[in-house]
Amino acid sequence: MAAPRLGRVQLKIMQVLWQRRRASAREITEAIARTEPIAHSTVQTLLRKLEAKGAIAHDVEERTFVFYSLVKEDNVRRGAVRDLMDRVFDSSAAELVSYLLQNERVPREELDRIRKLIDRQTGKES
Amino acid sequence: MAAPRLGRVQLKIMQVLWQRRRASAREITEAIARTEPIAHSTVQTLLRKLEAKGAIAHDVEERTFVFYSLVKEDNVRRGAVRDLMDRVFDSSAAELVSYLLQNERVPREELDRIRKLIDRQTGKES
DNA sequence: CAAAATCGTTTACCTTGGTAGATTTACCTT
DNA sequence: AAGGTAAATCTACCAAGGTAAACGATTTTG
Repeated sequence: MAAPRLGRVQLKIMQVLWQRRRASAREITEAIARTEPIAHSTVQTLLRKLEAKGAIAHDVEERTFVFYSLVKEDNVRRGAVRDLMDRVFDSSAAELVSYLLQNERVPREELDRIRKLIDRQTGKES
Repeated sequence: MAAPRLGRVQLKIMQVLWQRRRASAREITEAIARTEPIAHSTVQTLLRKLEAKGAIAHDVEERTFVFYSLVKEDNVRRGAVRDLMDRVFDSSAAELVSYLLQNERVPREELDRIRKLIDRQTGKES
């Protein structure tokens, strides 16, 4: 499944689905409600829209719908990142990385991990 | 000026303004039209909307409007990046950087530059 | 059994971004 | 003065995301 564009709350729903693999509308509402107020019917509406565009599907169990994702988290991430790069970083991943390192706080240990990643990619083993 | 949320074409307009500092609606239309078809009145509508939310302003010169940006490119970038991080990377800049290095092609020379950035930040001078 | 809770569906509204034609206004040219 | 031109404004849509109440069916519960 190619990555559809998802809104803020739609993404929250997907995250619940990615974490638990399967969940009823009620469970999703409760999960989201832990961090922000939301009406159950809003979640249901969004679930319908997500299903309409093929991002999720559902089975029926004990006459309630159990939803699951049809798209992989990584694909959605890729789409979102590409979108950002195209929009504001001239399609350059390097520029975005530079920006992040210079403007967003990245803990030191993470920096070490990142350096190892670079070393591996540039062939400087160990 | 805090960073307002901007759409795809609105961003294009802002980019023209950031590059040239000042531009008439006509100039903006022409700049954008070089890469994608767009009606002049669409640009004008968007300019009005951008002005309404305080992203730009205009002077009148020879009875045509000359627009200029009120927000800094960096602030808009920050907003967009934060947005992405919050939405799909659990608010972690480190995760986003890792993702980029592992999934998006970054040229080798850029990697070298990035490593220097990290070295500087972790105190390993030179 | 009647009332309450639960589910999914229907309907409706608002906002933002994008698209663009139609209209008005004012100037410049012939 | 008439006509063309260009600029700005007005008006109108559409789509997507979000918000949520109202409704109908059904099941659980007091």
